[in-house]
Amino acid sequence: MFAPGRVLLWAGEPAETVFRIVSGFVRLERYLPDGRRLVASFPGAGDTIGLCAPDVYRFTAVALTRVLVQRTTRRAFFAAARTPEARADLIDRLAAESCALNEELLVLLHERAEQRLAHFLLSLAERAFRPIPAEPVVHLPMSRADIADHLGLTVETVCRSLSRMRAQGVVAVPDPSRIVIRRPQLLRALCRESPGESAGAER
Amino acid sequence: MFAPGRVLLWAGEPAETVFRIVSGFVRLERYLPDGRRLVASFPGAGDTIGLCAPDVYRFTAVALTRVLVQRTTRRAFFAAARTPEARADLIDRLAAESCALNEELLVLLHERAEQRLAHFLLSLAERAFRPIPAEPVVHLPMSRADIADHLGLTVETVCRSLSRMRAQGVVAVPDPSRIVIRRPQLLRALCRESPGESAGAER
DNA sequence: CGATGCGTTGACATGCCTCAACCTGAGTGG
DNA sequence: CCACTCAGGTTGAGGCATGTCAACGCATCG
Repeated sequence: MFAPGRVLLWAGEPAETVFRIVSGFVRLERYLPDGRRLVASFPGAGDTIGLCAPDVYRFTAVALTRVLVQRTTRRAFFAAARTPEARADLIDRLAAESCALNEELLVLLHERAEQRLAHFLLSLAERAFRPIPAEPVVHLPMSRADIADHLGLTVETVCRSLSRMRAQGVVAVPDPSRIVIRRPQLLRALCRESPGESAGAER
Repeated sequence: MFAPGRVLLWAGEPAETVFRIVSGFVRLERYLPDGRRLVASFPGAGDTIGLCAPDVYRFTAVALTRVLVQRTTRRAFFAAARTPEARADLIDRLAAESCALNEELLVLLHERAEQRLAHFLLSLAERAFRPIPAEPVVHLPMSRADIADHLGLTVETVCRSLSRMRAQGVVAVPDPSRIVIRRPQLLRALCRESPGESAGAER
């Protein structure tokens, strides 16, 4: 059990323990020598952290909310896959996970601010709801700064992009940590938009 | 054996075969619905492609040079890891590989054009030489457009950034497909630079 | 010789970053 | 209860970097 703001594990420490998040949200981050912060991802309930590191943890894990975890030693985690099927399944899951992360980063790299944010909101919504309802209310456990450092933007740009979406009627922001996606289709359209074109009417 | 420009495998095809590159360079790419192209990576000799896809290939693989490959079925590839040690080793290699890719993308996402290019050139140099000599001559098997689509930039920006580096004496460009890194230390410094500051003198 | 593809450079527009100010809500102490 | 502080969020003004559009050089190929 970790309170908001507490550190689950530090980047650079020997990676002996694997954490499985039971409930709550976590922020994976690392600082560059010049002081900039990279936020890798925001794992939540069901996600496993501390895996992708053969020797030491790559990122510091900070609790965003109250977080409940299950701990396993790294060795025990892999030993659990005894049968060939379980092994193949484990490998497949690992591969799929890293694949998804690569996809996400690769797409983000080529997108503009508003598209990055749209992409981010959709991925949050898809994690919380499946399928996505008509007007999903997405809870944002992370600050604007966290989002900015995750998307490679500044806080101001994140705010402005959000405001623009609000002005277009795509989302509503009842309070800073909650976002209502009022037009999921339009949000999806924002993701697909080329850098050149501006938003056309939809629906 | 594939000639330059030939396709080794298509994104979307069932991923039955795993390719190990014996010699040459390959470009992994995919097109977005709007026509933009994402270039995921440029695997070379020793790299394995077609792995990260449980069901279908994620990226089309195009030969940049003459390419020699070894083919294995996906099943045979995983069956090769019989002993627990071999299995752990395989998992570790997969994890390390995807980790490195994530790192790269994550860093690129937060960097400006010139830093991205510096990063890219260094990674190419480190692949070719180990350790890096005083003035390494890096061969670029890919076009400027390939680099641009890999780094999330435009061809013009790649050219301009290169020209600026040339003007600063960091690199020399005897011909478009060859780059001499004349000041590796300065190139490294460029990578570490914060977006705000400009290049100070070094050495 | 012209056609073509790639690389490079220039002029201009625009998106994002920087710096600054202001607002709000939560916490704190009077 | 209010005044105050503080952190986070939002908005505005201005500058810089990058995208866009265009032109040109150069090599290759027919």
